[in-house]
Amino acid sequence: MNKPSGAMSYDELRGAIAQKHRALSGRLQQIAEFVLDHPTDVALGTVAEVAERSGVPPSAIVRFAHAIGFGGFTEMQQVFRSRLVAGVAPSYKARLARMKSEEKSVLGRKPAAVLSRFVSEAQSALVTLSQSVHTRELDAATAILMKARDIYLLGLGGSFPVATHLAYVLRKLGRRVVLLDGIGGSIHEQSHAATPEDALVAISFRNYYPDTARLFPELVARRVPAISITDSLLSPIVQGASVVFEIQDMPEPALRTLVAPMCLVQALAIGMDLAAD
Amino acid sequence: MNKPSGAMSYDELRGAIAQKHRALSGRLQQIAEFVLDHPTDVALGTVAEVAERSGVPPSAIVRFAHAIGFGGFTEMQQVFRSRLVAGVAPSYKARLARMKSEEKSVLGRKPAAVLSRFVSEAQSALVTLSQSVHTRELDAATAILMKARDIYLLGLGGSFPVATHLAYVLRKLGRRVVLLDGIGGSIHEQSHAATPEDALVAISFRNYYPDTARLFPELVARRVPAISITDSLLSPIVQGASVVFEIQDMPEPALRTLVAPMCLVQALAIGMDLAAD
DNA sequence: TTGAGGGTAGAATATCTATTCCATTTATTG
DNA sequence: CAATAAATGGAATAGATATTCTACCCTCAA
Repeated sequence: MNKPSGAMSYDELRGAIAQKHRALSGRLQQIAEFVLDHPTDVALGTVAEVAERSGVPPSAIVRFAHAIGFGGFTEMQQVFRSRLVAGVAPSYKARLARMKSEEKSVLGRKPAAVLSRFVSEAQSALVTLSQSVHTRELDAATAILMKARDIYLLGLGGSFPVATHLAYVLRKLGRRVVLLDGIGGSIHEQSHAATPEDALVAISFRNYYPDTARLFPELVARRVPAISITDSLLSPIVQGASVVFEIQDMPEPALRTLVAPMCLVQALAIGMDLAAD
Repeated sequence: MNKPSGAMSYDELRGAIAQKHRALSGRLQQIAEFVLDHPTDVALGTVAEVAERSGVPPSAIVRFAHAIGFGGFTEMQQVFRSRLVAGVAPSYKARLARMKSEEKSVLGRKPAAVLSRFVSEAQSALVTLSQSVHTRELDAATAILMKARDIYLLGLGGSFPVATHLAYVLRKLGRRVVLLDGIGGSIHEQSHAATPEDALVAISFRNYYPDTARLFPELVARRVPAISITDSLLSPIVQGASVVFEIQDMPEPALRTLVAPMCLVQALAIGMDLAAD
């Protein structure tokens, strides 16, 4: 056995199989071909299933795994599964790099390293954003904002910067905006004038700010159309919302850059303005 | 009870879980949250593994699958696996739609095009940031913040979101922060207590907000150490500053995403906290 | 306090899993 | 052709799996 390495990438495995292909015996070659053609089946199936689909007995599958250099089918399957995980997580490389830099705690503590850490975090957040937001939601949100007379903004705690930014842009565009900041007393009173002719944009991430969780249902109950920007479908501002933008993989507050929601709200505002012409 | 068919998409399942979340009991809610946050773990893990990672007994996992409407864990797992398969083999339709929106991004008025425009704008802003900020400035700024008793934040108008975000993070880290927002009257009075033992972080971009331009020189004259974040060495908050971060190529307000300054201030705050240990 | 109902956790279980083993077949070599 | 080695397929097995079952524990109401 040449390389029975424990940690092997899928691409490396493909290379290894291709290289050993000629040296394998008939049955094992047949399995090699099937395996390269149906990697997903290997990743998710059992030995019996793979055996049946490739037309060989189960024991041959195990022998094949041994021939490639693995301890057994299960071990080989891990490599095929890693391919699936990598495919669904675009920030996989970035995360790996980040974990590496975390290990180097000496370098990781220098301000310059911290900055580049946040930059790469933000980069992957943007990639995730553009992949997870769909046209349907954008169109629906734009329509709501266009029809609205006044636009109410609800974003407290860590989300407050996003709300203030959206307020700034909307006001620049000439829209009437009510920023619910709770200054000077009850935040309820600030929102008392909201009607179904208006619209609400709510922004909230874990841990969800209590006042946000309390106020949102009230406004929804008064039939104010609501656009929610949050990190989970279980957040308190999802139930009753007309449109929900779910921004996944928001890290814990200390590492949260707000880059993704900032981009999103600005795109909403500008997109609405362009569509209005 | 609703009846999720055998052929259920992952998105539909997410919706179903979110909908039933409220009606579930404590343990089951806990599982719902874990499952939505770690879909890959559910797709590839065994009942025992999922149970351990989510901190519940295995039987609870099975009860959860039943509660959602599946015959058992295995059945539910199929849906999570379909997500992995879909991720690795994107449908031609989705690819086509994405390429179309990318083509039109220059002229595009559709909300989706606007979003991708802002995302790419933000991406390049981040690249520029990491290239233009140097270690020397970061170290100097970190030293100032560490020594400071109180930290005054000055960012008005379009820069206000950056200031509020920095205020939030610094307060989370236990630092004393004064956010100069001008609420309730003169912004001068809010800053009156600042001394050379404190520090000032000023953020301002074109067009420079008048109050910022007026207040900054006053504080500098009182020997308050100042860190400036701006877009030009000709801006009114450069003269007298101890450290200047120049973020170039900031587009006009309508296209300004604030992504770069948001990342920078957060890296400053966290970098200071890490260096303090 | 007492009683009832749903919720829960952990042990018990029947099923399925990957793997090994060995008799048989197939290929290779002198 | 004979002799030997390699490869194969299927049965046997030990271990892990999802699921079920039951005693216990809360919560709440009378």
